[in-house]
Amino acid sequence: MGEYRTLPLDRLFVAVADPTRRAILARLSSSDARVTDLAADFPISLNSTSKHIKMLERAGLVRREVIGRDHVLSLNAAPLAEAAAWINHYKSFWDDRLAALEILVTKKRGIPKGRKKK
Amino acid sequence: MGEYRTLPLDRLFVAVADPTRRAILARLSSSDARVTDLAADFPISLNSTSKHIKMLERAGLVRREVIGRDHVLSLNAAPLAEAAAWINHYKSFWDDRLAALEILVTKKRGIPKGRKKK
DNA sequence: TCTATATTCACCCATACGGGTGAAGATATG
DNA sequence: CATATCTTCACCCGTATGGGTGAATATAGA
Repeated sequence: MGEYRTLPLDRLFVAVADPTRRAILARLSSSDARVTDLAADFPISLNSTSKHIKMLERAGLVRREVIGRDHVLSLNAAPLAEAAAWINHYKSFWDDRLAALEILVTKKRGIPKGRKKK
Repeated sequence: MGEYRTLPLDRLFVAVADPTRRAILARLSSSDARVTDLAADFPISLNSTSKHIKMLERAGLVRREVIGRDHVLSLNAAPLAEAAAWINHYKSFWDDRLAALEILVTKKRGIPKGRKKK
C-alpha cells in the first residue's frame, strides 16, 4: 500500500534522477529559455520536453513566466538546498577525516563499526 | 527512445527518491541490520524490503555481507559524495549571500527577478 | 537427517515514466 | 479576419516501480 504520501524531497530527487532533466537544469543555469528552445537543444520532441518541465516545476526547480505565447523558463535552485541538507546528514559517513574520527569513537566503545549483535 | 544509458547518478537519485529507502538508509546509519530486521521496522513485506535493498545496492549505497543464512547490510554513503558535488554546482544559485547580490544587480536594472528579455 | 528460519525467485497487479503522434488553444502577425 | 507559430492536452505504447503472494533454496540447529 502507498502508505507514504509524496514528499517534497521525493519530487525533488525524482526530478533530478533523469539525465535529460539535469541537462535542462544545466541549460537554464546559463540563461532562461522557452520550451521550444530546450526542445531544440535536446533530441526529444516538444511534448516530451513539456513533460520534463512539468516535473521540474512540480519539484520547484523551474519557474515559468508566460509572456504572450512564449513560456519563459528560469532556474530556481532553492529546493536543492533541502537535498543538500539531507545528503549533508550522511557526510560524516564518507568524509575521510570524519570517518577517521568516527572510528576513534567507536573503537573507544569496543564496537568494530556499527555492527550490532541482534 | 532511450538514448541515454543509465548513469551512476541516475541510479543514485532514483534510489534516494523513495521515502522508504531513505528511511532504510537512516536505519543503517545507526547500525547494520539484516533484511528481516529492516522488514520488521517498516510496514512492508520481506519481499518488498528485499527489492528496496536491491535498488540501494544498485546505487552502491548499501553493502551486503552474507554470514550463514543472514545477509547483513551496511551503509556505504560514499556514492552520496557525487550527488553532493552535483548539487554543489548549483549552490551559488540559492546561497543567501549570492542571492542577495543577485537581487541587487537585478534591482539596478529595474527587473523584478530573473526576468530576461529575449 | 529432519525441521525451522532466512532469503530469494517467479509471478501477479496497479501505477507512473518516457517517448511518440495528432488535435486543440493561445497568441502574434500580415 | 486569416494564418502561422507556440504550447498544451488527450491518447497510445513499452518499460520500470512498488506492492503483494506462494514456492524454492540455503543455512542453522536439534
